[in-house]
Amino acid sequence: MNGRPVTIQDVAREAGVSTATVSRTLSKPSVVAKPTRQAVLRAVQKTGYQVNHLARNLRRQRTGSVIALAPNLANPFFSQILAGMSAVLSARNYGLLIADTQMGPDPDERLRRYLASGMADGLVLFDGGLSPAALDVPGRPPVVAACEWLAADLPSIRVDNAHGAALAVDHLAGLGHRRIGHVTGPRTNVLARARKAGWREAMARRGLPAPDAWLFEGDFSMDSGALAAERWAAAPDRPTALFFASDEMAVGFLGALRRIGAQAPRDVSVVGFDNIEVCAHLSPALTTIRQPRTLIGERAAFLLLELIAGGTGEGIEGLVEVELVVRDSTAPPV
Amino acid sequence: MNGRPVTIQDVAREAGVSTATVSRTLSKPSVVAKPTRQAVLRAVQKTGYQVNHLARNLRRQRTGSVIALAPNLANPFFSQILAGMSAVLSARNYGLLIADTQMGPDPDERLRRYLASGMADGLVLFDGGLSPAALDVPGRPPVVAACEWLAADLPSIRVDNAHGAALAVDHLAGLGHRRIGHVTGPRTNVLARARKAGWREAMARRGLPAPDAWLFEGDFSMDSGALAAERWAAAPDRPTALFFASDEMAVGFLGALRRIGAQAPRDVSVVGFDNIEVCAHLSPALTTIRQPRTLIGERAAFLLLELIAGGTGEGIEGLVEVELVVRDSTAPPV
DNA sequence: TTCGGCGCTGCAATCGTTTGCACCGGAAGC
DNA sequence: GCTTCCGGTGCAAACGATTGCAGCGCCGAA
Repeated sequence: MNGRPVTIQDVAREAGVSTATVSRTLSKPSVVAKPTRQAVLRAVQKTGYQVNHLARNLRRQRTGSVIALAPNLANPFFSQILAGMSAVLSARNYGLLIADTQMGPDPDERLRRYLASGMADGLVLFDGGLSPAALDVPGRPPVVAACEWLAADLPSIRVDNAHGAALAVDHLAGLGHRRIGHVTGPRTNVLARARKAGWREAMARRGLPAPDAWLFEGDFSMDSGALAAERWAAAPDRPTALFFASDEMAVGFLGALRRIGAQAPRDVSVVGFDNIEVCAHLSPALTTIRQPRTLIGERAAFLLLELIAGGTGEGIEGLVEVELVVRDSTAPPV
Repeated sequence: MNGRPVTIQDVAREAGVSTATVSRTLSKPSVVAKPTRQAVLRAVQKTGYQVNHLARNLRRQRTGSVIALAPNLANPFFSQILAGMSAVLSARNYGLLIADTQMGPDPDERLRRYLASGMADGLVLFDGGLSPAALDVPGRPPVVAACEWLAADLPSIRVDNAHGAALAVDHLAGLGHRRIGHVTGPRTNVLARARKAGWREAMARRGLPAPDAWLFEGDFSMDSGALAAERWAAAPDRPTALFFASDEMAVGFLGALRRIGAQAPRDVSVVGFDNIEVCAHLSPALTTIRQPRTLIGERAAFLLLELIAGGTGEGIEGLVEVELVVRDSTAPPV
């Protein structure tokens, strides 16, 4: 009825007890006597009391929320990860704040500001392009890196990129390909680097050459994949198969390929990375390395909560497995 | 050096003034004398003081963040909208909390809880499937509906769905199609309904029949689009063109189409809705109705901030325009 | 009867800011 | 010289919860 929000005082008055008792009834019901507890609960019902999170958190010296810092929120790749995080966090009454690193002029500075601001109890970092120096903030909250990260000592949820690359190369080699190229992600990105290194390694392990001429530079985007198609078509000694550092690039590649009259897997076999939803619906459907994105989000959330609670995070497996999903974009070379 | 975070008291002591003066220096610099101001700023620098948002917000009786409530965070459609919101909000020092309506058992109840919890100063609602009754919370914060919404009196950012449908139909009819079908979104979704109604209306305006036989039910997902392909192929008297309530369904349709040996636009013209990124990279590239998603996010954020500030939101245009993007998936019927 | 212990409850300090109000000194007006 | 402002500052009360500590009543044991 009243415009003023109902406080713990109102409940206390209604129930005829002190605010302390109300507070305890709500947080540690076991310590308050049953009749009192019931009276308080009735008063809570009657008044429609909702705790004021700000006041509670101020007192408890925590914020009750965590930040997810992604390089580009518009990138659909993250939405599923965020969904996984959100599920875990909201079940534990934590809020999920999201922010974009790449908006202002200085991403590193933004990260530093978020860490220092005390706006959250912890932070999950998805941007593999930031400088580790930005983490050097005096009383900073726990940070989980949800991507391979230069600073190895940071608790992290990592995808086994090298293994993914090996799966791709082995699959293609198993089909009989010997000239397997790679389309890279952005040069500064740690994930992109790991996948490239994985490709190199897997090729070497198989005794296959991996010359720079079979390397096409991309930036994870569809457009860069389309560009790679033109460059691939124009190459003198072109690979019969390509491993892409991201599905999006592979998608762009496939589209551009068709437009120039070529076709996968007839003219070139294609393996992506991520298993984004569209893969299965393309034609040819895209063979790819599946990254369990929901799981990544969940793990990252668990790990962060563990760290916030003062744990070491030892109990949580940091490496998530990837797997090969074979579809129609790969076939033996003609 | 010290583990304890530095408070406004520390700054005051360092600068030799009262906390009140420090606070004023930081929020309303004009009211404090220049020398004092400088001394305070120097102390802030020296101590590395950061305001405690919790304390500030508790005192100011606001939370400094807003919630975006989406039906399914894993849906990439929202990520770009969120990016738009995030840009506007973070520029104004507001935080963006995100939450999923469809996770627990009772979505309406979740909405009600968020509204009552006082966790945010406002809320943007993206879920067209919730019940308006869930908004009936005593002292609830401002809510902006970022989708057409049953309760017409809610401030909202709307896309002109009917107009979008008309653009699609007119484009197809202009190419010479007379049998134009529609693949719908989920039956309970307001957006889906509006698009369907728009299709009906546009067909009627052109004097074209729009029998239920040309209507294929979907749920916005790629899978449902693929399913529509089978049903379309099996239909006795099938449309020569299809207007889809979402791009994702159109993508699924195109993939499945190829798999059954048919092809767009030769066998059927296809128009999607949304203009998701992949459209341009498919082959055939997908003709679609563009929804300016970043703009939607920005508008929603502006409107909400306006409402939070006590304004009426009159100044902000609630209807965002859509436009036809012609690509290769549409052509005259054979 | 006294006393220790225990289960429950209340008092009051505390979290870190903001802000209404009072105060103070100096300049200006009479 | 006495009031009247007025710019600038500090005091202290909020904001709404949590929680250490103390007190109270009651029960059982000595």
